[in-house]
Amino acid sequence: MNVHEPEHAPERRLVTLSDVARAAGVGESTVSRVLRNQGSFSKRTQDRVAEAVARLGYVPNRLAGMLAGSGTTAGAKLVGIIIPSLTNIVFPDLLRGANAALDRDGFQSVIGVSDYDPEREEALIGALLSWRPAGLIVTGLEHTAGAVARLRASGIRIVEMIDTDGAGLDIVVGFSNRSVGRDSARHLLGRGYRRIGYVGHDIGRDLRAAKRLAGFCETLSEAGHPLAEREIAPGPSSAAAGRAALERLLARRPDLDAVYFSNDDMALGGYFHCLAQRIAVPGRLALFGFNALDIAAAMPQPLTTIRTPRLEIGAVAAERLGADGPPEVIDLGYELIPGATA
Amino acid sequence: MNVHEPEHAPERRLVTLSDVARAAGVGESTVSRVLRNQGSFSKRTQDRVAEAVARLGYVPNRLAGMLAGSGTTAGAKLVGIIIPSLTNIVFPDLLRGANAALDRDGFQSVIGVSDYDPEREEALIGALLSWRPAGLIVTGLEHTAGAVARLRASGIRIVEMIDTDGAGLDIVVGFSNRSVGRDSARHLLGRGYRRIGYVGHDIGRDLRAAKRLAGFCETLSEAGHPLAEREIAPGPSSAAAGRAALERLLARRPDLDAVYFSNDDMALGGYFHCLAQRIAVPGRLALFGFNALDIAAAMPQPLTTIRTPRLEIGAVAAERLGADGPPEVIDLGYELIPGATA
DNA sequence: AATCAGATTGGCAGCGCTGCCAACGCCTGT
DNA sequence: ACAGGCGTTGGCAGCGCTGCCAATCTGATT
Repeated sequence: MNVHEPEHAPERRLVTLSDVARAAGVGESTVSRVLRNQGSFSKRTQDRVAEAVARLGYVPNRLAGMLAGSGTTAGAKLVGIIIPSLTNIVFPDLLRGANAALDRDGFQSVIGVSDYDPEREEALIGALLSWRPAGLIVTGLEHTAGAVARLRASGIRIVEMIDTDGAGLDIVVGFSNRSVGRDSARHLLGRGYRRIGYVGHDIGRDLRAAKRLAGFCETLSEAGHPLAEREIAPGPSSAAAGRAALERLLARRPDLDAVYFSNDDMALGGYFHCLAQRIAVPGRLALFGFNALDIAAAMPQPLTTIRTPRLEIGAVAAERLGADGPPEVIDLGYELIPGATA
Repeated sequence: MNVHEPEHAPERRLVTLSDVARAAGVGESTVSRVLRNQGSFSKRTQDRVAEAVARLGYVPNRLAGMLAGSGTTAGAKLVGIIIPSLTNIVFPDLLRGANAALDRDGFQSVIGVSDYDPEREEALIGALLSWRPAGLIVTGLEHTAGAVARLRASGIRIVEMIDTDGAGLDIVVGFSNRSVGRDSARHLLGRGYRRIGYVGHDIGRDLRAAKRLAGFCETLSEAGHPLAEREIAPGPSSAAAGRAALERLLARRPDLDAVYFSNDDMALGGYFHCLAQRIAVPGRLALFGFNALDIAAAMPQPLTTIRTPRLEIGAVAAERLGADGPPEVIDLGYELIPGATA
């Protein structure tokens, strides 16, 4: 059976609120009140409206509702979320956390994916603002000047998530990536590693990874054991990229005793390289990741990595969007997972 | 600086189209035409409008636009997408594919996540329909009766993606999961494996995995080597779940010579178990996955698995949403990747 | 100079719903 | 019996934008 309406069909008008009102024998505003369970009405009215809604198969038109309700407090039950990527499981995790909190408060979300492109982010901000959301959740602190101007002009709550290293516009929820890098370096140094390399992915785009690396290098240098070598894979992070990049890195510097990866995906690839080349981990080479993916814990040797509160960041971001109050920075921290690879 | 508007502020009204019209010294409909680049207008008018828009920082109100434009052809440039989960990378991939195609055609998407819960899917369908989208993309062919009724009543294009094993409502884009199961079994049988087990995740919810298993079992039985044993991990698929489940499975049936996993995540966990227990793969135990994740190819021994056209499914689903035409089933097929584990 | 097709433009009625307010009952209290 | 209070209810003006149509302007044609 075809659900699609053929072109020549008599353009069946959809059921509207006023149809329901007529069918139930009550006024439009009464139906509206019953449907939103707001204001007062009798049980009898409620039943009649419910019956009419069910019988006619009425579906409220949220566009009209939001338009009419705009300007008022209860207006927009909608938020926009912009993330840089869907390929990295980190961002779906943030979405899950945010969605859970949003659902609870009866909010809908509209999502945009920027592909790590600041220009595209700016365009998305415009697109999402045109939905007149109650608030916007964006990723990171770095935006184009145009994007910042739009965000400022919107007058709505803005939450920047994941990163706390820098100045935020309004609410900032996340952790310090720089500090993650420093702690990672400290851990490796503490375990006696001295000839340390780095394997990362396209760092010009993933600014958070760049900040981790910066913090990592700082601490290494301060300790007198500066980063020995680095290998940056072009494109997004992946196990395949990590494996290939580690191979190239070791070809140039076979003497390394530890490698810091931009994240667990890359580290897992590195681990696979070690398995394939029979490089003892961590005896011959230590591996350190970032993100504490589920997969990292399932490895024969659990990966040494850093757990980030992804779901929580999403949840807190969503919660704050609804609240009012002054701008603030909420640092949710992170946790170093010792593992067995470093 | 605070972007958030304090409560007591004089409720700055946002710039509207009529503000722009006044500022540019033209009529409202002229501004509307220029902004949508539709109809005809002079270069001079266009410049004046553009200037006014920039000066006032005008952001069109899509709610109003869609409401006004509803009923007409060009009305809704919006589609709804419902996926069961964000944890499994498969679904973000579908989204990416769909988003790419949607962007190209100037569509926006609203996304809902059902958590593999049919009731929740029904609720989401209602929520998304209330946006009056031009079409809806849903996952799988199984829906509650209520959901089917709503979809039918909506009168819009419906695309059901991923699965072609069953009757669709309108457009169906995907591949046969049952057939995937059969081909997987055929491959294992062809390589001489005879004592074959299965490791899966919560199959009551992931209906596609159940179909693959059904096809798999059929072929095994037809060949006279029925499935020897199965182990179902509760909850969603993950490497950790796969690893633990394989361990339990082998505890009961140490004599198995091959295991079919519900997907690559689970298979990767199984592989880790084998590494940790020094079980030779595929000599002592063969492993077979599903989905051809990037990670499967990066393993020391590439995983034997099945590549599914995820991006393409998303893209085709999005494309078809815009086109009219009769209902149809589009089978995009899949490809068996031999790998080195089976 | 009058005419006419085509390009440009503005006015205005909705799209479907919500907020506001006046209008009802109906039940106390005096 | 009447005023007052409260729970209910309906009417109606928008929300900001688009579609439609008539008005105006342009230049070329007869």
